[in-house]
Amino acid sequence: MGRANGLRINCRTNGRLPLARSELPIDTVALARYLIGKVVVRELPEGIASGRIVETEAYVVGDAAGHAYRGMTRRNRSLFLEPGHAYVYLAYGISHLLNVSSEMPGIGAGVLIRALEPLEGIPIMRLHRRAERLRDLMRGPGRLTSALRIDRRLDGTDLCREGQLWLGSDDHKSGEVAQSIRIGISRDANRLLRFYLRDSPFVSGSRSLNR
DNA sequence: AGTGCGATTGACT
DNA sequence: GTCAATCGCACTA
Repeated sequence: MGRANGLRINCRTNGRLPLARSELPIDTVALARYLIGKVVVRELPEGIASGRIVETEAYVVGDAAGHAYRGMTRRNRSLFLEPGHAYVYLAYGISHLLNVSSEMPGIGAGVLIRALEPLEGIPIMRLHRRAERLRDLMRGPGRLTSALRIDRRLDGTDLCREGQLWLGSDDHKSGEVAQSIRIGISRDANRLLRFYLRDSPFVSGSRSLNR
């Protein structure tokens, strides 16, 4: 900790503070929109790595595409925690996907983090993602967890507290938030539950989808 | 105990 | 544009 302008500053995390749970929207769609521009912070032995959220998807209550649709199971129980907890699962046996739980405790719903704009610790991300173009480093839900080394061990993490993985406040002002249908699902496929920064080069999805 | 299937990615035509 | 990799887990019996 250091001191500047009479305020206590957390040097370790560039003065960024965790989101307060009380400020998180409980509603899943509101949370998906709210999280655009916020920062995912990963604390690793090598140092801090972080990225600004530029794309999310809402998996709402009663959503046939949501993992909580058929009730609580061993895998999806983190979705039923109070807002601001991590739900991490393995997709296609290949990619870990990071979600933020939403809704009141006992209600299963959440927000998928689909893309991040790299901020701090880019060399740390490249340790596992080779000499990839900056633009592609965390463009996609499986890529960002790979870059930040997020896996099932972080399932259930409280993201509103500093630790191995947490959510920090906005890095700077965000641009226009647009919405579209969600990517890669078949059920409830026509709902506009994907949110993204329209002008960000760090979002996934095709040109036509992002227009 | 066996089966089928992804909220994806990277390699390749 | 197409397609296979790969595995934890939910579901059925």
